[in-house]
Formats: sequence, C-alpha cells, structure tokens
Amino acid sequence: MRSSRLFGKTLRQVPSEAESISHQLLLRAGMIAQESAGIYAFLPLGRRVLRKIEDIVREEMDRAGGQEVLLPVLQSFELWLQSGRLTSFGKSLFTLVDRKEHKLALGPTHEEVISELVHRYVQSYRDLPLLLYQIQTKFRDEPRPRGGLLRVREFLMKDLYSFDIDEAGLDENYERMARAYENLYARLGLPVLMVEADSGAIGGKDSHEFMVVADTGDDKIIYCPDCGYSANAEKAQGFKKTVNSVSLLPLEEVATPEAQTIEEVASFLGVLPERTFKAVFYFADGEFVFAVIRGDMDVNETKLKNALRCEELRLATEEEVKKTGVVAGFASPVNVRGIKIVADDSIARGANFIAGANKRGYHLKNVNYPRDFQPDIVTDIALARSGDSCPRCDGKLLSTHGIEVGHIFKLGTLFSKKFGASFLDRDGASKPVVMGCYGIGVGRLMAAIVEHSHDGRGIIWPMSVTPYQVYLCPLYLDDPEVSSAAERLYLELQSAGIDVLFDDRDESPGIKFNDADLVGVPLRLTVSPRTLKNQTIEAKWRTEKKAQLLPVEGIAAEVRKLLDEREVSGRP
RNA sequence: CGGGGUGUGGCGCAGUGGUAGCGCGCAUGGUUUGGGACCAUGAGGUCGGAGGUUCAAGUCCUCUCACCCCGACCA
Repeated sequence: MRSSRLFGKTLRQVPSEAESISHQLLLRAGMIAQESAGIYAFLPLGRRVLRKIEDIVREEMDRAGGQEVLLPVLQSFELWLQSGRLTSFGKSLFTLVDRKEHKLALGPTHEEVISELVHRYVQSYRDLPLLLYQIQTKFRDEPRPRGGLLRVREFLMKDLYSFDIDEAGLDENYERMARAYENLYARLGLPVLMVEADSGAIGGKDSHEFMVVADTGDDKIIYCPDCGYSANAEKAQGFKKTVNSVSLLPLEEVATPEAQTIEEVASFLGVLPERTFKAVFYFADGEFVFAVIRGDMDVNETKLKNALRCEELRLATEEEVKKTGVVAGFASPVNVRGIKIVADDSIARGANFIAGANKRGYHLKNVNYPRDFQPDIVTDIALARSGDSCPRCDGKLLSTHGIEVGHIFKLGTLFSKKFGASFLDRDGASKPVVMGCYGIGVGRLMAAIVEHSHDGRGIIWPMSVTPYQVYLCPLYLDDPEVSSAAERLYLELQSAGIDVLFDDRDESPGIKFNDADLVGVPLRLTVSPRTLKNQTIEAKWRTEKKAQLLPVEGIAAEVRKLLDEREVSGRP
C-alpha cells in the first residue's frame, strides 16, 4: 500500500475525547474513528489489524474443533422471552420494531439463537459433542461506553458454544477452550491471567475470565502471589479467621451513647472491629434486605445479589430503613421480625460478638449465631481485599486491575432446557444437552494489545497482527536513485509475499520516521542516498534503537528471513 | 440514572454584548530535508440546535441535543 493513497491520516494532536492510551494511539495512528458514543469506524489500517486478530481467533477455534457459523443479528423477542433473559439484559438490549409491529432485538449475544438451532439439529448422542462458533458484530446498549474500543456498544465478538452429553464432556471441552485461549493470547503477544469469575445472571457452575493486567482495566483482580490463586474481585474469597472462640456467654445489653459506626462502637467497648457485627441495608427487587457481616469486612454486592437471586440490588435509603423500624447505627439481627436477613458466614466464625440492640444508644454483647438470631441465608457475601489472607495458602492477597479479554462459562443445561435442546442417549433416554460458552471481544483485544504494547512514540504491533510487516521509508524522493530503488524494492518485497506500507509521500524524514513509529509497523526499511551509494538499505526494528545495513541485492529474501525469525519468536 | 465538564474551520484551542481569531493540518509556488523545516499566497465557520432578552448575542436567559470524565451499571 502506498501511504499517499491510504485513507486515514495520522494526527499530531490527541483528540480531546480520548483518555486511555489505546484510544489516543488508535485515533492518532488513523486506525479508528469515532462515530458516536461507543460506536467506531475502522479505517483501513485498523481494519487490517482487526482482521488479523479475527483470523488468529478463527484458527484457534478451528484447531480446537470448532465449526464456524454465522447467526442472525436481528433476533425475535420471543427468543428472549423464552430464555427469560429479557429482564436480566434489560436496558442493555437494543430493540426495534419491524413494519408488522413485531419486536426484535439486535443480538447482544447468541445463546438463545444457538440453543434454538441446536434443538432442531441435535437428536442423538451420536451428534455430540459439538462445538459451534461465530465471529460477528454484537450490540449492547452499555450504560457507559468508555476508553475507546475498551467498552463499546457495537463490537466484533467471537462466541463459541459447546454441546455435550454430560458434565464430564463439558469439563473436557472447557479445558480444551481454556488451552485454545492461552494459545491465542500467546500468539497475540498478550500476557494473560486466567482468573475465577462470577457467572452472574447467566448462572452455571464454573466461570473464568482472561485478564490483561493494565491500570486502565475496569475489572479488579484479587490474586495470591504465593500459590497463584486469582479471581475477579466480584468472586474472590479471602480467608476468614475465627475470632474470640471461647464458650458462649449470656446476652447482655450495654449502653453505648453516641457510638454508631463500627469504629466508635469498637473503641467505646475496647474491642477490635472484628468482634462486632456490621449491618447494611439493601433493596433487592423491591424487597428490604438486612445484610449482616463481621465489622472488619465489607459486603460484596455481587455475591449478595447471587445469594438473593435477584435482578436488581441497591442500598436502601435512610427513609426506607426508618420505615422498617430498624434503628440505623444500632441495628441488630437479633429479634428482628418480618425482614429478610442475609448473613456472611463470618458471623459463625467466633463467639460473643457485639451487635446493635435495635434501640438508640444501646448495643448487645455476646451475640451468638445461631443461639440469638437465625438469618434466612448464611453464605459468603464478603468482599476480599488486598491484604487479606489467601483462602488456599498462607500467602497474603494482592489486587490489580485488568482488561477482560475473554470469558468462559459452564452453562450446564440452563438454555438447553428452556429451548428443548435434548438428545437420546444410548439407552434411549432423553436428556438435555450440556452447554458451555466461550467469548472473546475481538475489538477489545485490539485495544488491549495497544494498552500493553506501546511506547512514547506510538504503537508497537506484534508481528502477528501488524497491519503491515514492513514500513518502506524512502528519504529524498526527488533523488531519482532513491525513488527508483524504492519503487523496485516495493515490488520485490510484495512479490516475496511481504505486506509493505510504502511511504511514497514527499515528506521530511522526521515526519516519516514519526509516522512509522506511531503506526507501529515492526520493521522499517530506510532508503536514502547515504546508504544507497554502498548498495545498502537500512533496516530497523520498531523495538530497537539501532539499525542494521542490508545489501540491496537479494534484500527481499533477507527481509523474509528476518520477519520469519520474529514471527516464530513471538517478539514484536 | 446521579455528580462534574466540554461543544467556535479537518484536529487542538483563544475569544470583555459591538467587523469571528490563533497554532497544526489543507491548497499553490519556492527554498529545504537522517527524528514532526521555512517563506509567500490562499481556501475553509449558519460559533451543537431551538426559542428569548437587546439597537446589537459566540458572549446574557430558558429549553434541548451531543460528547467526555467519576459513580451507579456492565453474560
């Protein structure tokens, strides 16, 4: 490609709307252009990168045994009613109405469509296992698009769905996909952390996310440097020690005037916060919920939401709390009637805790579960934090941020049951197909690569996804020797099957070098009178300071060799 | 949805109620050229939109739209 003909321009100034580094660089390099909030056009350079990433994803899915399909973007509302996810997706679903007043959704994902499809074509255990995938544009009306390609409303995504006769088959495919994902990220030059994830409203057994560690990531990861335990903060567990494990003492009311917060109560009574109970009030799908947790911990709302199996969870307002008769600051799970109580299991790890007395100015001492109160649910609803002890070893947990570039789920029979996707086993018994789903955001991967691989001058593309392999950079084009050598070289490289971006513009060396660095092409070939008089061309890697001289004669073969070495080593 | 911010030429920005500007980019000509050159000339704007106040509105008022950031939210 000739730069003079290339659609899209590099920008010297950063467009003011761009905050994240990948957003800035992709805009400046002329890879993408914003059309609307969370909606982007891919310009020729960006399109090439996106296609290369897509091809790598496709290759790895094929290699893992996947078969590619293309599914409808326009999906009937009935499908969503049938799965019951109309409400859980809620406002994120883009909807429209056709001329017959029939409601349709722009597909945000394809579990419904694929389950319905498989229901029609899979009848026997002989048809399984089956791996189907598609790579196509999906739509989600995100509450807040952000960070350029990191969170958008219209995006290219790969989803693979696995169909098995039983859990064992699912487990096997799950492992297979996890390995395929690892290959794929390695080929993209991305170091990725596989972390335990919350499976959310979709339910299911296991779920893992693949994270690129980056400050700009909007997911928080909790991990243990000692044993390798890592999980999304929504899901992560911390070790809960047992406190004050002595024999149970009788309940006792004590006056605690003015002491309302955990800190105030604890210091007033001369104990550590871990000896107290903390009460937090929520509204879950319109129902008031009293959450109890030990005073040294905080409630993880994702876990609470899962425990309650609710769609919508929010903190209760002061008024709402008042209305229930609970006394904020002195609230207690003891002797509360008609209110749903959810307790973190930390309340059972220890004895003789301090809790409110449901009476202004008083607390209760020696509160014990289950002697003094009986919550509706007791489970883990605690937020794990950096500094907590690891649940698996003696290590201390740390936290970091990550960009989610892949998410895999064991769906089980959730969708197959709803869509009647069942098969007859060997014994002629009808069973629901066991499903898994495995997603990757292709556009987000592109942004993640840039977030991970860049420097002060611009993008540094890995060889595997670079829009062009070689940046052919002639200086002093008005010198006929240079222009003819450059033109000749351009043809030779192309004939050798090398992707070349030929900067045939009549620009100064500074501009050309800077553009080459900004666009991030791995290898730059500089043609100038200086080296040409010795029959040589200067070759410089994007990642290196120093250049090397290559003889003009047979240069295409030499460049081919250099590129192949890089590709194999996986270095940019 | 709550809080904050910004809308003026392709991009970045300035602009006291009184003739719409600067830098970059773009066009033409010339001199230049190893890390974003210089000179000259020139094109390009219904100041996000709609109302209103005023002799006069980019500037003041009301409404509205879009975009960005923080939070909520986010298989």
